[in-house]
Amino acid sequence: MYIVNMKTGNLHQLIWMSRPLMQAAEACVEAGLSGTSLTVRMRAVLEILEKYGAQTVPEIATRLEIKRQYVQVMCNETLASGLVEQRANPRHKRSPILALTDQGRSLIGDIISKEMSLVDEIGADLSKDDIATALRVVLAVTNNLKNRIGEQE
Amino acid sequence: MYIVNMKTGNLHQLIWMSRPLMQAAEACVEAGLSGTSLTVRMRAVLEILEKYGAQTVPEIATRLEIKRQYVQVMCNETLASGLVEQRANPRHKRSPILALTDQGRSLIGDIISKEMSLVDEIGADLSKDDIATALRVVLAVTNNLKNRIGEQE
DNA sequence: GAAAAATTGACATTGCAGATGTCAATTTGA
DNA sequence: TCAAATTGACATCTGCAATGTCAATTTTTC
Repeated sequence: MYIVNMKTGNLHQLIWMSRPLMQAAEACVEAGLSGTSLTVRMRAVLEILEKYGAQTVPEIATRLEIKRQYVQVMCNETLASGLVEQRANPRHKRSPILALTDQGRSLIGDIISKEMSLVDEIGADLSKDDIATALRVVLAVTNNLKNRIGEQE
Repeated sequence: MYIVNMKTGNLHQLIWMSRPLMQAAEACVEAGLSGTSLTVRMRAVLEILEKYGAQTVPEIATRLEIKRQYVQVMCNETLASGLVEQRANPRHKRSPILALTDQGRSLIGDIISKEMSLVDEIGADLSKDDIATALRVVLAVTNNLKNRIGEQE
């Protein structure tokens, strides 16, 4: 049999729960967007701008860890929505800085607040220590797996 | 500010670590497949057949929780590989039962063994109790999120 | 300051995962 | 027996993201 002991079996299950967890989380975010004019990708752009401030498309791409060409498309969508505007970039004339408009700041603020209170509700049944432990384990496992990928190249 | 307290902040981070974790895990599985003739989707089919025994395409689709039409494509690939064969289905003439061939059983066995020892290695640094706690938290959060999705329909 | 190298926006193409719709053949159940 | 469900096959569509390329610009290097 493959499962040598309980510990390994639990860890295996933990790792493969990441997909259902992610899917459920993303579905909830998406559900929270209904009623607004936002798509999930537009929300991602607004979130970055809200969290790290006005910045260029390539900077956003770096933070999202996806290619700038696709982020460009996402950003063009949010620009069209009026939630984000372009400002002159003193460091690069061809690459404007994207900034939240008042409307955009207010919208993303509302959305994130709601998401946060949802997280708060979910945490109600769980102990602070257990959550901290879970986070520590998940971070350790993720780092370990990432290192293995990096190695064999 | 959005993050009301440490507990909610940690839980938020835990939830959004699910994507990097999943990506890293899938990348490792994919890396483990190099050298074999398998693709990730073929591996998924073999794994189900190994774990739950010979069964039809629609049954596999139910277990994978994806649409039978796509599973059909996956299964046709694995059939072409010779790692899986069709057997007459006494319960349904049009829907043959898919079964691992000896070659398929041996291959998926090797792959899963290697994956399991990798999980074992990763667990080496972690305590049994912490892993159990992490799994419990992740399961609880996933269930909670899933219930919320179900509700609002 | 000029030439070479890098960055950026725009656009086209491609791949993958998976959903959705439809059809005809068959199977099942009332 | 006959309507309803199941199945395989095929076509089409969507979303996410990678990759490649171009021209315009910017930055770096000599």
